[in-house]
Amino acid sequence: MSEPRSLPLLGGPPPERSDAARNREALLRAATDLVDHCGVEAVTMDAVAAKAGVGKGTVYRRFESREGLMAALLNHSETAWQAAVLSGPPPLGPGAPPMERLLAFGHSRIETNLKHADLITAAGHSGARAYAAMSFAAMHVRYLLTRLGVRGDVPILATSLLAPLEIAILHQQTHIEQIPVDRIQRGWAELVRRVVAAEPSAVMAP
Amino acid sequence: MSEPRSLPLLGGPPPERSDAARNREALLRAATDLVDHCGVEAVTMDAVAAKAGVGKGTVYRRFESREGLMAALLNHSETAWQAAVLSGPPPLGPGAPPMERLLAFGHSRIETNLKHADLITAAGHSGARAYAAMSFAAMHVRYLLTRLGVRGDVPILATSLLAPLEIAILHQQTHIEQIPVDRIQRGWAELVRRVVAAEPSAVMAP
DNA sequence: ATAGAAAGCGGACTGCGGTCCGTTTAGCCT
DNA sequence: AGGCTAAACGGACCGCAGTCCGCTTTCTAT
Repeated sequence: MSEPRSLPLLGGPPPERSDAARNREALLRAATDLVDHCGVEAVTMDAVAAKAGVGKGTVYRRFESREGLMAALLNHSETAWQAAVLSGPPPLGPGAPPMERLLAFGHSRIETNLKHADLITAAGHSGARAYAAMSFAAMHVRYLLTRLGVRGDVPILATSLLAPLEIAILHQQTHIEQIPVDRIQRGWAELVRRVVAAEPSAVMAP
Repeated sequence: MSEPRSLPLLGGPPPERSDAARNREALLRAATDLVDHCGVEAVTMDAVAAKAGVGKGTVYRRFESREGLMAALLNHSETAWQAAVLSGPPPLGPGAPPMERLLAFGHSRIETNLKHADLITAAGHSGARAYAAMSFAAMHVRYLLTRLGVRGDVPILATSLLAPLEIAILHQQTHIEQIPVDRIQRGWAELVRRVVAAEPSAVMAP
């Protein structure tokens, strides 16, 4: 008599079969190589499948769509960035006063988004990833705004502060209006200062 | 002896040939019908061409791409909206105090964007149209902010106020976070109030 | 070891956006 | 009228995202 490897109701989703795992790795490596050597546009589903030595159906089984694949590629850097925010060195990570953290957050977010601009665009609004990324950032900004004593509709204010950091806006500003990045960063800092300063009473951090 | 119908260097782009004009109208009507009866996704280039009784190449000659066609469909309502801002009744049009105009602007923009959400999404960042729409709105907001006595980097602040009105953000808020539209509108008003109120001195209108 | 079932696999197939190029037609000039 | 040219036309064609379904592999229970 034996038990199943893991109790079906406990371990969340069932574990991945070994060939599936191997193929997922191969696909991610193939996609990364293609991005690095030929750019994002060269990442066609056929090309990735061929380079990884699997069929096209397999690509779609692992990653729902092309956007899903791009989202998976973004995942590494996104995770690293979230870790830096949650537990990295100040002022981005914990330890600095809330306002400094907030300004560092915007700075860093603008740089990161511009760095991965084409990948983010290609990932589009791929359900899960976009939502996860947005909700993490939104949660953090809500938290900092609250620490700064901001009253009112904090969730909406947080979204409003996040919106100008979206790649669509940044791309418009840098590529079409030719605005230098550091001016955009200073502009965001000014926006934050105004939103927070309009608060009747600012609160000191404990 | 005769002159050319119009001096070549004066009339801007050369006039449209009559068959071209006829076909453009037929294509726009076909596309509008398809949107109204079957939704935006049904607007395939083949379908539009077939319904208008022309070849596919003709569609691409008139409107550069699918996005360009969608942009052309948006053009009517966009133009009407711009006219309402420039010369319609207050508070959206001229006549009301700047702050009231600004709030009316945001209100109206949110409603308009949500109303044409799928068309705007399908139009994507179709070069000309997206840029024209953005730059009109940006110009208007810059003007009103200046009237309100706002100092600092007004162009960046204007873009920052416009960003949360983009369809991507609005869609996230209304469809995924289930936020009611009027709360979004109140939230934007709060944002504006904070940005403007942070100004040391407000200026009275002449 | 082995059999059975579930998960995974692969590549042919479909539909759509976009391009190309040989043919047609409108508008002008004699 | 007749011809000439540039513009417009049309539909065959291409590449890629995404689907489908019959075949293969892995894992587990005996």
